[in-house]
Amino acid sequence: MRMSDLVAQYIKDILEQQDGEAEIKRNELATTLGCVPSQINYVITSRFTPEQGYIVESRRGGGGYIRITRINTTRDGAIMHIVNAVGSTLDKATAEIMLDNMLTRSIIDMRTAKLMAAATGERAYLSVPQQYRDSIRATVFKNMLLTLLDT
Amino acid sequence: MRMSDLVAQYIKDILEQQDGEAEIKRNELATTLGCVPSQINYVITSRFTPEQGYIVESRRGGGGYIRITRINTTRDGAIMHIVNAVGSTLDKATAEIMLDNMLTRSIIDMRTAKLMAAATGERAYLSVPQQYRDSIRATVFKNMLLTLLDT
DNA sequence: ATAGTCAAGGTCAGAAAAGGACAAAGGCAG
DNA sequence: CTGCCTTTGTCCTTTTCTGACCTTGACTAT
Repeated sequence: MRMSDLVAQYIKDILEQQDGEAEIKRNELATTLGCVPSQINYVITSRFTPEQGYIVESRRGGGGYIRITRINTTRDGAIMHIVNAVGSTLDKATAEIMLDNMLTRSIIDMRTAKLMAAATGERAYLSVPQQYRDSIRATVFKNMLLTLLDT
Repeated sequence: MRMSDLVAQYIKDILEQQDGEAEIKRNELATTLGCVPSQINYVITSRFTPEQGYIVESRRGGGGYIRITRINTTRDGAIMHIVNAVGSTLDKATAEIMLDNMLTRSIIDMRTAKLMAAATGERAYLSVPQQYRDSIRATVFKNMLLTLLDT
């Protein structure tokens, strides 16, 4: 495996464990993983850029550090917003509008939209009494959206 | 036998052994088979095109590779088979087994599996009486699978 | 306060490691 | 002969890795 992948994985593991924030010491990490210090910089500039959803802060001098923070992408934020906007019931028309909206905003792709439409469409609920349909739809819709976080 | 056929055969053997996925190193393979590296490109562009049912990804630089994946042409058939196998009711355990199976067979990817699991998980149906749950699950499951055809 | 020292991290250029593109030349069936 | 595959070589681009040299910050002795 590439050294750069090793370093990246190491940092991602920390991010995972520590809720999106990793603070490392460049020299220490380089020694631990057996690479030169500047390799750490290389990995950070090539794999933890703002475009890729990370903020990097650092400090030199005694007691210096590098802190990498994963930012909540606008996408995840948008998804959570929608999840929160859906109440305990959701009718098919509203669900469709939301899907359409998410598609337009590129929050989801066409395949996902179709899958979600299939799972929340009226055809899926013919076997249950009307009174339950909109509440099933709401929970299914929200559960699906939640799986889209961090993807 | 032609060199190009040799290379193609070599790749096909790997695809056979490794469940439709072959990852090679261009220079290494060229050395092994005794041809120039660009011959590998020729074979890939002439015999492993999307039209012929393959996806090719590659990466340059240190630790680079070429990965060839065989598109599962029987995927649609497999999906229909599963749709037909699902009756009018479907319990959560069976759904999970099916998803797992499809994942292993690369009929669906992880994201789709998660979406489908979210749409058919017990948590989604807490608001409806037990008696309806397995039949909703069955229709939702089948409807979702059907959207995956031709994608 | 001031200057010196040591502990970090930052920059950047260059070598090395892969794979890609493409044109020229070679072969062979019709 | 002509046209289509094959084969090969040359030059290019991308990605990784390393090392030499630079900058910053904290602390300390004067």
